[in-house]
Amino acid sequence: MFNYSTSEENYIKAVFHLQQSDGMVTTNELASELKTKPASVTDMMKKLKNKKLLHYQPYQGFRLSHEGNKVALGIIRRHRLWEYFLAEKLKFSWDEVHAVAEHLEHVSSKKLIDKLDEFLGFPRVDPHGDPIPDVNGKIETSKQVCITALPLNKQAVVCHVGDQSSEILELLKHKNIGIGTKLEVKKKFDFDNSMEIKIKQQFYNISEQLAKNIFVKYES
Amino acid sequence: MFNYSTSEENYIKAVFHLQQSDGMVTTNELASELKTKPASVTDMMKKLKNKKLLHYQPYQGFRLSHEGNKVALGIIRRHRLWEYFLAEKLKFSWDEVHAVAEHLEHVSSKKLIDKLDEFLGFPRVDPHGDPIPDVNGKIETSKQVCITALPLNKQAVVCHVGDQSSEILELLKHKNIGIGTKLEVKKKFDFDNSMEIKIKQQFYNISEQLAKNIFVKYES
DNA sequence: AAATAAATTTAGACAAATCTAAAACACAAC
DNA sequence: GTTGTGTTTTAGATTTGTCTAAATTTATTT
Ligand SMILES: [Mn+2]
Ligand SMILES: [Mn+2]
Ligand SMILES: [Mn+2]
Ligand SMILES: [Mn+2]
Repeated sequence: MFNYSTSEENYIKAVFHLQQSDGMVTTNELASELKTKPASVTDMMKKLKNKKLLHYQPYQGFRLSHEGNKVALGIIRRHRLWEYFLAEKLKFSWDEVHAVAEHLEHVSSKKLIDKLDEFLGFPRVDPHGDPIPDVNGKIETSKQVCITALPLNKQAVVCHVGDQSSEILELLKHKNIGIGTKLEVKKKFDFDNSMEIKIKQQFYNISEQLAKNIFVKYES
Repeated sequence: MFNYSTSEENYIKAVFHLQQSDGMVTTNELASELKTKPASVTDMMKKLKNKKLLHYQPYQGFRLSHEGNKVALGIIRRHRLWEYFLAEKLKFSWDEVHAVAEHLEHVSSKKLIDKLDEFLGFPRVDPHGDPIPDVNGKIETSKQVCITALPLNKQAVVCHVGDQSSEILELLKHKNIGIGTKLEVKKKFDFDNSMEIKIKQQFYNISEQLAKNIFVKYES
């Protein structure tokens, strides 16, 4: 309905992501997420409260209003569609898409995004396996599970990766793991919580840190 | 080499376009082009002069420096590649591409643009027939001529349209004229400077105002 | 050459977004 | 229940880009 500045959009999106886990978001959390200072956060929160995008009482933390959530989902839709475009069409690698999408997401032409969506064939997930909101802001919440919680010898498909750095990408590439990879956990070691997994008759060892970042769905 | 703000980029691009015809650009010209006030122009010109992007002595008008020209060509490259993308891939119509490209052009990732260029197959002209600068900022200057200056019965190909409004697009569509259309001028009328042209055995009447906006190359 | 008009620049103000330093507040520990 | 610590907000300053109104310079008339 309305148009928000790049800065406002970045704050809105960050609140959205932080409140997924926390419920209520604090000033310091948001400041560190956005690499800015708490004072700047307070200023912006006042502004967004005035625009009725979030609920906020001084010292009480904040969360997005219904309207704020809708706006956030619009931004996330743009972000993830561009990520998909960059990876799929321009052959960007997995860890490069985020930074560029961070800018493209602020070009807010409804028609641009809906046509892009169509051009891409209405993709459901971005290159990191995160779901892409549809035209109406509806987001697909598939129940995914971390491989640390996966029972032994159960076939599953990688659908999401938590960390999105180039470091984790390097490691995943080396082990032939990507979104869509079929795997099963063969063994878990209590000593260091590492595990052995099987991919196409090959066995790989996975550290605890890595395992925590790999999420799967069961074969359907 | 450096990064410029959206505002700086809009000024740089506008100076580039205005100096094509005029050579030297004046404060008022630029203000009206950018729908801003002369005082704002003066402020920005001082800043761009400091950054060595243009030559400017108070009251004397301005023109881009060598460096400024390079920057301008980079922006125009981005603008026109996005216009091509929007028209070709997302099926935007001719008159819709400019407004969106006006925003996309400011997302300045070298890699993004070069990959986009490759993805599009290194197009040479945008949907309005304007040439797209290559990676090095080199621009193709094909000698085009307005159909008002075209000799009778000479086959030529439409390569550029001056005005880029939806109004002219409506008219051109109605007369089956687009970039690449082959035509020849059959008759010119001195009374109102209108003319009759032939396209694929069909005859169309063209007003003076329209003719002034249609540019062609000779068949090669 | 002086007067007038037009273009351009300066001066001063304002909104957006940020920061630092100081004040106010919440809450846990004593 | 007072004290202390960390969190949050306020106060005041800064940067960027814009504007209006006044002053200045250039150009055009008489
Ligand atoms: Mn962003
Ligand atoms: Mn993503
Ligand atoms: Mn622009
Ligand atoms: Mn164009």
